[in-house]
Amino acid sequence: MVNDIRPIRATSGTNQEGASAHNRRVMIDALRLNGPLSRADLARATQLTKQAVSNIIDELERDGFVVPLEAVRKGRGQPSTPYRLVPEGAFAIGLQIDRHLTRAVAVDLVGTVLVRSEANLPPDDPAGGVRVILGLIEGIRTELSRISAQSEKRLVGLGVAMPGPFGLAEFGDNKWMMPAWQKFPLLETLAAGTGLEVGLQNDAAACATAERLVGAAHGVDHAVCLYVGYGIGAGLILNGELYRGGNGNAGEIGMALLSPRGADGTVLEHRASLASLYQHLDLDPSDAGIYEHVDALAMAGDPELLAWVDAAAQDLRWSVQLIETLFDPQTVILTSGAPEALARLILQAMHPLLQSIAARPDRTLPRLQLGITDPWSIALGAASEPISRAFDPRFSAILKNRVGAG
Amino acid sequence: MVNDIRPIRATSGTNQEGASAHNRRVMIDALRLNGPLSRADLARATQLTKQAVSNIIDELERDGFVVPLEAVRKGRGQPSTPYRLVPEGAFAIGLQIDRHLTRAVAVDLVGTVLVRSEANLPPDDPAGGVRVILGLIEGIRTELSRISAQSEKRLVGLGVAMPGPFGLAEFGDNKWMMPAWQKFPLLETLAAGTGLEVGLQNDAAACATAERLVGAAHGVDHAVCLYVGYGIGAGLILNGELYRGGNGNAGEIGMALLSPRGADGTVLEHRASLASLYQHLDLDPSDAGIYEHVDALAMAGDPELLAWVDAAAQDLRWSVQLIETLFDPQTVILTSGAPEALARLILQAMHPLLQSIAARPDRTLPRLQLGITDPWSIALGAASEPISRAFDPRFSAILKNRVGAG
DNA sequence: GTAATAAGTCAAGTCAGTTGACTTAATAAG
DNA sequence: CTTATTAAGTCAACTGACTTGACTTATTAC
Repeated sequence: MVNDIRPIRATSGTNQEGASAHNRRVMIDALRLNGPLSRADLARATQLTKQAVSNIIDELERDGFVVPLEAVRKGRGQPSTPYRLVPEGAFAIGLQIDRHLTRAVAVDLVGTVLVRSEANLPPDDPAGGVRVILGLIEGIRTELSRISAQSEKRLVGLGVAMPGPFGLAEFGDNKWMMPAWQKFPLLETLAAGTGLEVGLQNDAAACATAERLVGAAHGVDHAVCLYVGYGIGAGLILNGELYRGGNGNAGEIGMALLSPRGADGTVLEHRASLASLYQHLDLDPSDAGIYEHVDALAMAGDPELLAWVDAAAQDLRWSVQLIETLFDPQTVILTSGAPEALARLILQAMHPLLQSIAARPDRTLPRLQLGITDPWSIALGAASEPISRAFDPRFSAILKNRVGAG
Repeated sequence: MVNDIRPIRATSGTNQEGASAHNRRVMIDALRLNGPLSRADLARATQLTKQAVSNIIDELERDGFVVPLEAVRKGRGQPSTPYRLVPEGAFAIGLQIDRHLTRAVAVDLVGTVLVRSEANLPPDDPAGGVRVILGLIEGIRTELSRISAQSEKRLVGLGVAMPGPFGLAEFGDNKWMMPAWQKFPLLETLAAGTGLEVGLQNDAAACATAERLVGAAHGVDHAVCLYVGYGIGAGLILNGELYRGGNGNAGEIGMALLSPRGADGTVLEHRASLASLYQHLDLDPSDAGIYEHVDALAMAGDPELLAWVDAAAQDLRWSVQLIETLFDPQTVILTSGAPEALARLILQAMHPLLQSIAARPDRTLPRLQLGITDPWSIALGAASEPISRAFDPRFSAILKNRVGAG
């Protein structure tokens, strides 16, 4: 008789609590974006009443997220008391899992990296790898608690970044992916092992998250981060939030076919990733000194390397045009796992950019700019994810089903 | 002394009113998505309390958006009283502006087209065109008020769809765009002339909006609508909302370069749009009978047409792979300004699809499906936009700056 | 010195969702 | 047939977060 076990689908409702949570996020976001602001400033900016802001700020101060600065006189009227974010208000740990090594960092509320450490990973052995990782995280937490006594209490989560895409049926033997790791119940194991909420992003998404928190996408609501690493991906900031797609695999531009007619199936990643550079230069990617080696070649202007740069830049220029055409971002940010010298060569070689709808008369941001070039940027992005999840204003944070705010 | 005229940027805050507005939208959305539901059902689905839902439903009934149905007995316990949406609860007008003609429709709350009418547009004469359009809308409103006495009071807005992209510096003489119209202050003129709130979308976005309200994307939160018309575009449903990009031009896939190395600048639109078909068949696009003519050719299996279909399908297959790779949607919907027979031929010719990250073991929706094939679908999509803006749950509807909820 | 201006507080008010007990109406079980 | 169980829905008091409008405080401009 009870034959309607069809699940009813609906957006979650909300209540005062949801509104209040949102308003707290809005305050923190405004302070992050504009620097110290007075209660009156915040009231104007957020369209709330002075009184509402006052109550929220009181509460945030009590909770240790903001502190008042010296009152400033700026004309007629009572001087205002600006508030600023307290970096020690929250911490997060970020974890980068790569093919041969893993890096972990701890960041604070404003995205400053406080602790970093790395370790080698046993190849194709997730179980052993997780032991290494848990040790790494344990060490990070110990050091962190030396920096701030409150750190454990204020740890909002663990962000993980690793190469995507995730959850596919295997097709071909795709060396870009890490098959053994894809099958391992990584998030559950890490959550159990650390007691923290765990989030997952691919490398490019992590870069975008980092750029959004502390980099070129800070305060930019529509930005795409083109990540050139061992693989190639695009991290999408759409409407001020990282976009993940239906299955968390949005932005896998490295797998874009270079041409409809070139039926050979050549994709961007085959031609413009660091993997292709290593192949071109006949280098071993698992070699520990490869970063410095490539750095030296780039600084020296090695002709073989420059030849690859020129060829890759052609494809990357195309991919920027594609990104602009499909996403219409305010800016495209080039990030890379490569040494800064090489990244700059690539950026240079990509100019002039191809004509696209991004060539508007009213531009304020550059069409293409260099993002964070630091081998730790992915780990930073991983750590930025829990911070963003906990403190950035977002639709899902207002709703009642406050679970796993994907 | 007052040198800080730097604008403070912040997300808007919210209050009970915002929460309440959201909850009303959530109720309407749930009824739209699931069909009639009881208050208890709604409470479970939205995570609100029975009492809260009861109050909201009372109010919605008083306002004429929902009505109770017969109580139904479904097991032990008091029978439940399902509520359903009242189609006459709201109306919207949609306007399609094309190169040679304009179409206007009126729809109701559930997306049913009630009135339709079309007219020719004087070429390259926006001022004259607007007079035609205002006459058309006037006629629609008169007919609409004959259908429902409340129609004027319940008219939530005017949606406009026209070929994009919008707001560019001119580059080249792009015949796909409508230069004279781009410069004309269309929205302002229409707003003044009709007294309605006016929204703008490009053709592909309109198709996506229609698919979301009443088509294949109904209830799907991540879908991309590939629109093959005189031009080619992609309408993006991301996180359940139409995505517009930084400048309202996201999804202009017709301008995607087919290859990085093919430096000739060939873009998708040159090869797979109806414009290219007309060129291939040596037809005049401004010919009034062209739709029926092409329909007949498609039905008859004309070899010239089939040759174009095969060639175009190759590029379109590539574009689907591209869309899947970059957006990771749950499904791709093929829509077209073309006759259904032709659309089906194209769909057929696009199979088998190219390998992509969309080939997942856990798929529930088809990778590619046919959407609404009806020459009026763009006008329907245009009309769907105000309905969606007024009634769909969305972040911007919760915030306090309830102005021009882009 | 007084007026003007702006930051910020006080205290009461309001509104929408919450809580928990209660009523109503049906089926299942003995 | 009676009673227990289950579920929908209402009643009425409660709560919490933002709003309102008057007020205080501190500074500059005239």
